[in-house]
Amino acid sequence: MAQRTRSEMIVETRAKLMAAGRKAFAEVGYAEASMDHFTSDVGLTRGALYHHFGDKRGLFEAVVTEIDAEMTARLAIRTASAPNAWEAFLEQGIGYIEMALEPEIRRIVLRDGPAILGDPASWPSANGCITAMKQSLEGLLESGIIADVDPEATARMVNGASCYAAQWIANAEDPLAVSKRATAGYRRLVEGLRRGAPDRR
Amino acid sequence: MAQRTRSEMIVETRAKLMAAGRKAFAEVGYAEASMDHFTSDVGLTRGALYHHFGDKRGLFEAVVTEIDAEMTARLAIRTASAPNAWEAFLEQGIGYIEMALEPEIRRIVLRDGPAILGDPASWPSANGCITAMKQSLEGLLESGIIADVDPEATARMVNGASCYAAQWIANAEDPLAVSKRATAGYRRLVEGLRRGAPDRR
DNA sequence: CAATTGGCATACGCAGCGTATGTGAAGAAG
DNA sequence: CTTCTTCACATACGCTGCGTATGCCAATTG
Repeated sequence: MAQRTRSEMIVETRAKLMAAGRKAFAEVGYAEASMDHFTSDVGLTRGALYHHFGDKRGLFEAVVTEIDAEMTARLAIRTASAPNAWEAFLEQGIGYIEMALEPEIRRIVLRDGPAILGDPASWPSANGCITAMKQSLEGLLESGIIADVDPEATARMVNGASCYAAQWIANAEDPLAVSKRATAGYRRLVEGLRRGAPDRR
Repeated sequence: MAQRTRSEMIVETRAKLMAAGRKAFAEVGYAEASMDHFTSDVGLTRGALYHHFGDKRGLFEAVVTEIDAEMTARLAIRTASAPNAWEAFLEQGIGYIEMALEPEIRRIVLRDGPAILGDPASWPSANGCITAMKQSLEGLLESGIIADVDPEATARMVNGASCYAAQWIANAEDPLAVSKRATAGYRRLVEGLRRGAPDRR
């Protein structure tokens, strides 16, 4: 019943290690996650981990890359159904805020990630979300919906705003209420970028 | 010549420990900073550290609080000389970006801080910069310079934007050039909050 | 001049990481 | 089928670094 070929076994152990690490990193954080513990949870030892990922950080990096790819994919789906480019751009930011509410993403990608791997924008996974947002902005520029905007600078800052908004929501006593304030505030902030934005007299 | 009274000795050792920890945290990061090493650098042992700060995290927290207070004070001075409330608000954000370029601040406050202590806005030091920015926004609201803005939500998001902008600058090949793009982008982003902002057709 | 407090050092145990080495099974070669 | 080789993974060891328990001595107090 079990896999037969060697290569299948290998991808299976890699997957097991990733899953175990991902779970441990999400639940207790990078520093508190003991390699001995979470590898034995899936019937392996640190030997396997060192063989496949080099060290703890290597596994962490792989996990972050995986999650990042999932986030990018989810955002792509979400924005695809937006009525127009501007709404898609809004959805991108709000979607990011909402995803950042998931404990796993907050802990691994937003909290420990930058401390362990450094600046998110220079991760090996290139942080798909920032890239996607930059592309959105470039599209909006070309079609004249926004003007005088530096796409990369704005993408990074808007991304930062989303992360901090998410942190705020996640630590709030009433996450739902705060979430509404955050998304409203986000819309208001970003609306200012748009040409012919609703004038506030 | 040395201090005589006991209480003077105590504040001196506290200061020594803070300075040594601050230096180590800034240079090699929290995780890599060995308590044995940096305490012996100032002629003390971990015994003193545990006595005064409880544990490594306790010292780190004290260091973060200290730096945060310095940052808040620096920003206060900077904004005080602004011609008007709006420019003061702009200065606040740009000043934050610039401070975030200093390696010590980036490493301790922006990078390791959130990972070790959690959400910056809920730190014991209450993150003076966010609070100050929130107050600025409240002032702008009252004087009618901005409208329809949630001060807390906006303060947090703008703060996040500043941090990410700073990260971008710090990791760039040409920090000076990127710094200009970042501050310009920041102005552009925040300008959208202002009532009667320059219309972009 | 005792007595006591407490600031700080010393000593010990333990957990967790990294490396060096071992092992057994899958695939290749004849 | 047999033998050899490879390599995925386990085992074993040493080291570093944290936390705690304990000890010591100078400064304070009466």
